[in-house]
Amino acid sequence: MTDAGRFHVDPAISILAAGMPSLSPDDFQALCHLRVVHRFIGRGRSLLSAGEPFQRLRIIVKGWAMHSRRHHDRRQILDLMLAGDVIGLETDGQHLPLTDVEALTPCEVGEIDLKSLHRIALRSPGIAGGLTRIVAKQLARAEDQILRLGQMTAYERVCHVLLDIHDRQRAAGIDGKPVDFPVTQTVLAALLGLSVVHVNRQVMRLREEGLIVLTRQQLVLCAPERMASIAGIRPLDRGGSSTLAVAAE
Amino acid sequence: MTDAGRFHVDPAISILAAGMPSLSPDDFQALCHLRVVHRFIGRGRSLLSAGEPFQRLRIIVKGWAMHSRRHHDRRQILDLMLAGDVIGLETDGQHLPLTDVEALTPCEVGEIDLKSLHRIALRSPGIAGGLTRIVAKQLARAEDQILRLGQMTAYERVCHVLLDIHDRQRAAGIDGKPVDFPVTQTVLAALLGLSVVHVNRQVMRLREEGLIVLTRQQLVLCAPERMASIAGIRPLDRGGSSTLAVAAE
DNA sequence: CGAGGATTTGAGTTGTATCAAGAGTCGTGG
DNA sequence: CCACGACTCTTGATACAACTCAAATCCTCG
Repeated sequence: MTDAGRFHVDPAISILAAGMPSLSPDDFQALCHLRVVHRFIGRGRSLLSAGEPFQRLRIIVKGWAMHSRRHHDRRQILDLMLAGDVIGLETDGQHLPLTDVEALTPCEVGEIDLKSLHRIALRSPGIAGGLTRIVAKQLARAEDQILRLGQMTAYERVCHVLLDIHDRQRAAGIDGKPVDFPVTQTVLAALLGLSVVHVNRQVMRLREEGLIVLTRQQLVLCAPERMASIAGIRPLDRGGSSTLAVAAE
Repeated sequence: MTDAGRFHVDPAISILAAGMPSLSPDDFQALCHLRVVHRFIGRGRSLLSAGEPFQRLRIIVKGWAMHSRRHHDRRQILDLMLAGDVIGLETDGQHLPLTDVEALTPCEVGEIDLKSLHRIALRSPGIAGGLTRIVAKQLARAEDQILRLGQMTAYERVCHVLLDIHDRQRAAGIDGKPVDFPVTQTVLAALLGLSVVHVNRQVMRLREEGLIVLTRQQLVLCAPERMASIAGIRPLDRGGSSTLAVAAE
């Protein structure tokens, strides 16, 4: 960890650095020289709009946002974004963004000029590698989401996403403690590809079973291990017997 | 384009370079010095197994594979992989892969030592940036898949994925010409999160409507623009009126 | 205190899965 | 060369998961 600076380091920078595994002190210094513009975004306001050109990477310093993509009048939330998450690396700088990012709560965002970032990445290999790592983590999360949407029932999806939200706030997780949850069921529905009504029924069911306590702003998991086993995909055989399994030796 | 080499360049390398936008001649030279091991993988054999350590990036030079993830006895195909696709960048080299890659047809694979690749990336910023771009493209494809699974009906999913498979082989696409299609309906089902039976019904419907000609090994799109409009998400209002739309000015 | 959203519940409908079974296809070995 | 086994593809019947519509609270914020 190179980011324990005794100097004043912009929080957006230290968040960015935290996602990069092997920064040399020089790399870290280079990062610190980047100019960070801080913006405060109200609930419901846009941090990034599909189709609009943008020059700056955005780092969420505080607050929650949702990353979504729309097609006609429907929208699919790709992922929730919490403090520490980064948006803006997925394009090559030429293309316009395909996705929207909207604040779920008031947000503080640090913005860094992409050109400058790429310029210093040219000289700091650790930074270039770090950027790859950040995108790779986003890819891993996207794959989780694919698994949720493709293979899990509504009940399982809700369990899985609640666990995820819980774990992201409590990396060293202790059970039974509340975590922030500024997520309406409408948002959950758009995230999980379900109707609001059906999400509500699953939430109700989880409550009746005593697995969660969910208020407007807080979430408590009463039995995370039970929920984990629910989220662990159910026993079924949609995939069938041994499709294409040509007896690997 | 730096990869029009007059020297002998390993096809795996030129494929890799093609995915990197701004390679300097030096960067390209550095890439060419990498040692590439070519392997030939039979249909149904594994190119990469979840949980097994691996040291080498894999580049599909020829053939089709599927990239999937399993949980218990279910499997979700994350994406199909065609010639030019790359696997192995998503981990930091420390972690084990979470995903499987299996050959759908006999494949030729070029393998490059990840450590060596990362070593030269440290000195060739264009390469480091290129790696980010490759992962970013994978992320964009994953987001497409999320949209398919989260928002589209079975009929739309099949349309969308057939269009996708078609376009990937015919980037400068002409209609009415057949493209390779070594994909069973069982595989389609695992990709689209549907049952085989239901996939079959959608394929039958597309045939009856004269939109596709689909044989065991080939696909013809008879009216790609009609299919595109089908795949463009259906008119519905699952998302609701203006959730969280705090009248953006 | 009014309004717009969020949550909750009910009733009915539709999409998709499961089960089952027959026909077509392919590769392999006798 | 044919027969066998193992996948595929196809179709029908039925069951269940999830959606739609509708309406009644309940919040929350202006």
